[in-house]
Amino acid sequence: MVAKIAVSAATFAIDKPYSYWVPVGPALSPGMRVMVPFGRGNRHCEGMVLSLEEGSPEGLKPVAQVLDPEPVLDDTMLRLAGFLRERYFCTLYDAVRAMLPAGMGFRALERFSLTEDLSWQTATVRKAGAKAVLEHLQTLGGQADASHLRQLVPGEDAFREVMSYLVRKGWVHTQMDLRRRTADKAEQVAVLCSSVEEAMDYAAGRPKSAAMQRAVLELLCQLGTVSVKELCYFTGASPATVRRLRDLGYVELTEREVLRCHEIRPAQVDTDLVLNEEQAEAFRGLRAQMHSEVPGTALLYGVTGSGKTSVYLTLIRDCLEMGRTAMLLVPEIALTPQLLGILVAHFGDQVAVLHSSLPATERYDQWKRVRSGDAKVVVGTRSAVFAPCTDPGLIILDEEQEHSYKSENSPRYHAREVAMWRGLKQKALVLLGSATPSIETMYHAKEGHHRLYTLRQRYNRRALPQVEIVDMKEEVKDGNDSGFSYRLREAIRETADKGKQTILLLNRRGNSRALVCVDCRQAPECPRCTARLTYHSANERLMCHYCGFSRPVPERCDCGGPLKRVGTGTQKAQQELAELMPDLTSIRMDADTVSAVNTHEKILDRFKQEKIPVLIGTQMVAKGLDMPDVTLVGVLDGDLGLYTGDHRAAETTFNMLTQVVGRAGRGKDPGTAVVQTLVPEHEVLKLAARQDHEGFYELEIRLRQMQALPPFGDVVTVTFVGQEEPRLLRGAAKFRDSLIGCLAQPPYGGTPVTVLGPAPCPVPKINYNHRYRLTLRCRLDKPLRGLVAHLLREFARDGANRGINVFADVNGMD
DNA sequence: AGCACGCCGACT
DNA sequence: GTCGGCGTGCTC
Repeated sequence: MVAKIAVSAATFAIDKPYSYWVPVGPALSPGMRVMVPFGRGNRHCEGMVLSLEEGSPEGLKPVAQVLDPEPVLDDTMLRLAGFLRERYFCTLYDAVRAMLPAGMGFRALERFSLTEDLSWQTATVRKAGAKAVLEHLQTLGGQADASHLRQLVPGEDAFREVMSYLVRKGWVHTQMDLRRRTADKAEQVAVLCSSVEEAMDYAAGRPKSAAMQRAVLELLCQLGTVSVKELCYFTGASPATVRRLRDLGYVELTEREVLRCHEIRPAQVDTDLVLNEEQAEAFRGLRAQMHSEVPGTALLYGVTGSGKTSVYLTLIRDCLEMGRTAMLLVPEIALTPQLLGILVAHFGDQVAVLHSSLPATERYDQWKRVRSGDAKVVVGTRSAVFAPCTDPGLIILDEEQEHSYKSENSPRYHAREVAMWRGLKQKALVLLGSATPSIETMYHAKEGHHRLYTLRQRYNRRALPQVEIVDMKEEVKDGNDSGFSYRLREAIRETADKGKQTILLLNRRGNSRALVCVDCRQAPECPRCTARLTYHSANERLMCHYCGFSRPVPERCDCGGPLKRVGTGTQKAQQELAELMPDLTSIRMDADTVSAVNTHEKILDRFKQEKIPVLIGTQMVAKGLDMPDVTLVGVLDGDLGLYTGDHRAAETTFNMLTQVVGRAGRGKDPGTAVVQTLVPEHEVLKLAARQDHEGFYELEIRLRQMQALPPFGDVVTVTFVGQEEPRLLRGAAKFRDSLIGCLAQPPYGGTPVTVLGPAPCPVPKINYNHRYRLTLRCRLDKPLRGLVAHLLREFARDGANRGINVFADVNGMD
């Protein structure tokens, strides 16, 4: 038998199904993972059996080991891997990895043992460190794990070199052991295992160069038990330093699961669903569609509070009654605790939750429950679109416009596209739900590609809030240089006087604090990246978000000037508010105040329970629980986000504004929103103020059509990453030229494609690696995808591009 | 990406 | 002889 196998060690340039000979013995079928030798060195790597056929073993290497007793992927999922590869320029194994729960992988453990050839004892061993390894091996009884020998030869490369030297010499034998990577998401916890005195003695006796070891030990002496992550965070040490201390016997490392699987409490809800006329009509249409031969895709377009969830629930129930399974995808599990409760109330233990913050073992268990058919309803984030449901009849994407449905690393898939692929192949209805559908989805609905169902009625018929736009340019002219317009101050005051609450939004992503030099106005930058370091008060360090670099807060700037802390926008706004209205208390929610302990939910809960008059925050305040006492929403900088250069900027800003504005007046009292801006004449702001989705759509779709942007075309970025900037640029330019060259010839001649760049990426350097990219605007049809894939392969094969990494992203988010 | 192979200069 | 460094080419 010959097996076609997707191999994990294959890069994109050489990725294809490889043939291996299957020795008689263990039963093997497609969908099982195996270990296979690969490359000149026959290093063992993981593989996925794609198919089996008759054939001669001539010239083929044998499959070394079968890893799964039964297939972990069925035929459909294997075909899906092929689709992902073709569509998103990833390797087959990248696709396989995305489809299996993390923690299901295997880890190769290397063991070394002495051979019978003991000639090294008398011969001169020329390699530095090699003799020490041999002697250590002998004291350990002739064999040891790689981890036990590693400390003898510092540096991973040097260690590899010594070991391969010893193997070449025939003195040492190597053997691979496989271990299941179960608790890989578990947290490592360090415990001091010597006495405090001993440890401090050791630390005191160490040279200055071991300052990190000292810092680690000191912290451990104080706290006794600390997670390795925290230990590194607070001291700036690397995990290697902690491991070194373990090897020296001062510290013991144990594993602890990060999160216990929190039981989902069933919500106290009436499980008898009563739909209103609109909902019932949508349900009838969707149900008919779901039962049809080719269910296709539908859009459930319903304003906030119109009861989309009730429609989902009745549909899921109907789907289960057909004997099929259902999937419900949400943008972020953390934001939907109430939804989980409702689902469990309705479907009990038929519900499985799949998302990345579950501990690996738990995730694997949930995955198995889905695969075995015990769990018939899957709820989860992006990756749950790969849930091993046997016969899905319904795939729901709630808030389908959310960016979190697009993966940022390989495979760079969009859950909506994968859902639609599955829907087509597995005859499942794909239901996109949203109060603010993406322009693409709305277009397809209008064109009749998706069936459209609209829910217009707001629950309890609450009116939409009144929105006022305030021109901040005028305010400045009137001598108001604060971030709060007169109108907004007045509104906050009125709201507080009535005993109601206000939400203030700074339209930014989680921004954090920095240090700025008073003299040169420069902020300390990361030495490895083009990025400012952010200030963390918890450990008094400056840290880089991109590469994890950290350093203690310096006394002075490089220019000698004193450094001043610059608060976050939200912090500044809070201070300003306190000065303007000293009697009002406020609570802040941003990247700085939200943590694992002080969750987003907890802050909102406090705001609600303690009736704090004002909540100030970044985008995260726009989502979450209903706040019946909030009657005022103020947007401090409504125009920010409009000029980012991303083709979705207008859409994102519009959605953000309508969403946050909609948070005012969820209770009995009518709501008001005040949007401050420097560009009051901007059409997008005016439309958002009127909550005019139709109008915004009409405006935006015309722009998209003129520029051939989605849904009329695709934006493909090809990113080049490497250390040497000139070579990188040359490589990128060459890629562009061959692309343009190919496009001029048949079969592409005449296809309208715009190629922009190479230009630096938004973050031009990460971890000493420069980043440039080409941007293609085109209709990425099959031949063009083939061309891009071909050029990517050619690029990687060209020796001139050694050390340069390249990847393509289709309709990515930045 | 690995990894071996081949070639060359240097050191013992 | 042997080792290290580096460029080149292949991966069932």
